[in-house]
Amino acid sequence: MTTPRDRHTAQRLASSGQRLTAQRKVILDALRRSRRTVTAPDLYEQLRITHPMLGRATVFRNLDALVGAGLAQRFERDGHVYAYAACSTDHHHHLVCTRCDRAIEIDEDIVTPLVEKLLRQHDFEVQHESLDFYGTCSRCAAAAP
Amino acid sequence: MTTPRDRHTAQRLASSGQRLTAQRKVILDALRRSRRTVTAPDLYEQLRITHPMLGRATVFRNLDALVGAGLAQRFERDGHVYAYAACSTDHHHHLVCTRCDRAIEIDEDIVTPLVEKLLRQHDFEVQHESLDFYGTCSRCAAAAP
DNA sequence: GGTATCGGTGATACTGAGTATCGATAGGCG
DNA sequence: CGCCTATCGATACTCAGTATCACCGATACC
Repeated sequence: MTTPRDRHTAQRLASSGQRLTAQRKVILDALRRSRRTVTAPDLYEQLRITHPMLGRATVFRNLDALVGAGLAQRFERDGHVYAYAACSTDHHHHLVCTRCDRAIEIDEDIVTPLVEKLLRQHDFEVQHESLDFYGTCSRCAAAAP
Repeated sequence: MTTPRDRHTAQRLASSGQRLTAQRKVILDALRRSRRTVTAPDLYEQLRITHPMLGRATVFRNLDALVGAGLAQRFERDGHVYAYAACSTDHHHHLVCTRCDRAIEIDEDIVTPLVEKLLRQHDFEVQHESLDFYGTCSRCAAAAP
């Protein structure tokens, strides 16, 4: 079963010289189902239940591959650990709740002018930005202020 | 010898319940002297030459402490490693060159309105932001386009 | 001045995230 | 279909970062 979404995903990967393998699809689907950021080891432990043949290194490798293709985003967690979340093709910046790990996409239009201004000001050629905000989401703030 | 700068540093640390120890000063001075981002192991190797008694854990601990006090900033390096740079008290965002590791401070005024807008839009209480740009600085671009 | 307090330190051993390697496998193009 | 090459799973490995603990030294309080 190949959905239009799969085709789009495959194109994204192909544009950075990568293939859409079964494993990659499993990992990306899991990321998309979770609205929260997930660490690589957590994701591996979670997926090995339903996919016992999935290798540990494969999870690590593919999270990086997905980030490279712009299909996922990497975040920091306390304790010098990375966490990942899927992201739509045109939203790459997030608000991340440090209590519930929820990731909320930011309207990209807010960011674009800022980037352009910086480019002009410093003559700097941006390859990628880390532009994320860590804090407490409204839901968690309401639950325990 | 206690300079005004030291007193300011001490105050910053005190405001997060920390002291300005000799080791902390050594580490912060080394960070300030380098215009580039440095990894913790690199800094340890560099400092142990002039300060053989400095412990490895102390370097790791203090880099985190300095970040906590807003005196340094943490960045990503390729290969899932963290690097650090000193920053002035009111500039916490940078352009980081991935070729020479130089860190260039961004005018904070560009960022502030963006943060305020996001706060209003999403009712999100920001604790800290990662707002850095990785790419090629004008100097490196000129050297090898 | 003495001493209780508490953050900080150095040394060491340890943890665990991430990687290198390699033979086997499977996308996807011609 | 068949080739080329990216990717896979398994394993062993690296090394950034941490936990621990006895000891130190600044600050505070009597």
